[in-house]
Amino acid sequence: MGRLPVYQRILEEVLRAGTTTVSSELLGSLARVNAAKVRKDLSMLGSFGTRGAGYDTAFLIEQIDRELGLNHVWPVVIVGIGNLGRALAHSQGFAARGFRVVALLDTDAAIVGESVGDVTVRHLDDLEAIVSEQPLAIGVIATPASAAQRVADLLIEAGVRSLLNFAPKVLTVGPEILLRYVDLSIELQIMSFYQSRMVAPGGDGSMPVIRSIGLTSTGVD
Amino acid sequence: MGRLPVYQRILEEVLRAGTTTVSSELLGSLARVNAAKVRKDLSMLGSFGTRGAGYDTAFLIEQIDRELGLNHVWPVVIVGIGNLGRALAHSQGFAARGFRVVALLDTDAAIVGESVGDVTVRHLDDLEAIVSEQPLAIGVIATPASAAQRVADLLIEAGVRSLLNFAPKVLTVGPEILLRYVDLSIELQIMSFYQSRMVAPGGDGSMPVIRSIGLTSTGVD
DNA sequence: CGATGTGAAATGCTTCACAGCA
DNA sequence: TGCTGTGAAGCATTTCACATCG
Repeated sequence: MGRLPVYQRILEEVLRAGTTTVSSELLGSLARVNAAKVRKDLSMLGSFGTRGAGYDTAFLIEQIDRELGLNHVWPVVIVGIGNLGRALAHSQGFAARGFRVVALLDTDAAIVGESVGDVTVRHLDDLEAIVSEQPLAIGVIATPASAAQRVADLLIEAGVRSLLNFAPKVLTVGPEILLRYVDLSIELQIMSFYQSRMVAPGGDGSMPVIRSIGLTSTGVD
Repeated sequence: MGRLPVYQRILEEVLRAGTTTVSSELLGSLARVNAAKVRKDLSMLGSFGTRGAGYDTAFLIEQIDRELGLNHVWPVVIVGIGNLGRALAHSQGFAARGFRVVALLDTDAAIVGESVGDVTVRHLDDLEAIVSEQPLAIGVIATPASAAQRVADLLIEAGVRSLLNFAPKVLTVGPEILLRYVDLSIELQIMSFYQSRMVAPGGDGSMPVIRSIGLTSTGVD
């Protein structure tokens, strides 16, 4: 369920603001979804809301963590330490959750050896050696498009099962690999699509309400 | 339809490789979706496939461009010129499509005045002046979480209707604003979710096939 | 009373299967 | 013959509405 991480982010902010109880109404309005949908989503993890009151914020966060598999720690490798790779490496989104960046790789001699955060950039050729010490679960591809496919192949060969691709390149991988794209150009096109829909004459002058939010994922067969 | 930009990216790569005709089968396998789904999607733009042959690659690209509103040129502003903002500004994804980065904003005196690409970074306070010369359609927020809400408010006040938020912060905006999140932490959590699903015992030892791909969007009311 | 949890209805999306055309 | 275009069937998701409980 692609909405759970969104709820979780909201709950954390709500909790930090000192609100220890949330209603499906509030959570829904922050996530821009229907309150009934929130309840249905949450009911799949069990039923620990309190009728008349709502959900206990902290407890709900724990439950979602568990459902998302965030009680594991996932070792992450980032390949391509340009501006984007650096931004990703610095992102506290990694550390804050159960993701540990255990390797940064590049092929540029000017970059290899540099320290980003508390990890030293190593050469892509060291991948095999790195994997032999420590398995890698998730590979983040932040290289130029031209290198992306080769990097993907190398990562898969090294045992990585999940790829997050930031390069503007369509990748070909086996069906057993979990692959997601984060593509700025595609994001902008989606916005463009909705915006042109909004501007387009709909008959009356009323503006449709956009409830798009977040990044949804597709299913598992 | 959130899959159109994905098809379009694939078609461009296919065309560059010299293939002037694609079947729904091929397009589907590259996009990791069912061929029937491809045909249904494309049939919504009209019917210009050739039975027995497939679709003309170049023509299809044009049609999708039109559907996505890419015959317009969308003026884009990026706020927050750190590593991420720079990466976004340099991304050829902008220039290649109908998106023109017309302004880069920051509040750091050490950054304001710097040139990134062929655009000079200006101070966030200049926003009003910039808008008076030229309207802005899409705002990209690449600031730290702490600044994101304020920036969003300022952009909306300046007439921006669509926001693409890279900051790890839940934003509160009016219902008339199109808002999308690109959140690394959320992306990783989604991968984590699917991966733990794959690893989790499903009864037999067989691995489910993951066909997740791309960034889908949600609907318009 | 107020808000959850959940059948049931409504809606939307995906897949099938095949007629129809180049 | 090969592949598109599309009803119709099959699923999944969303929403409604309300019984239920703290």
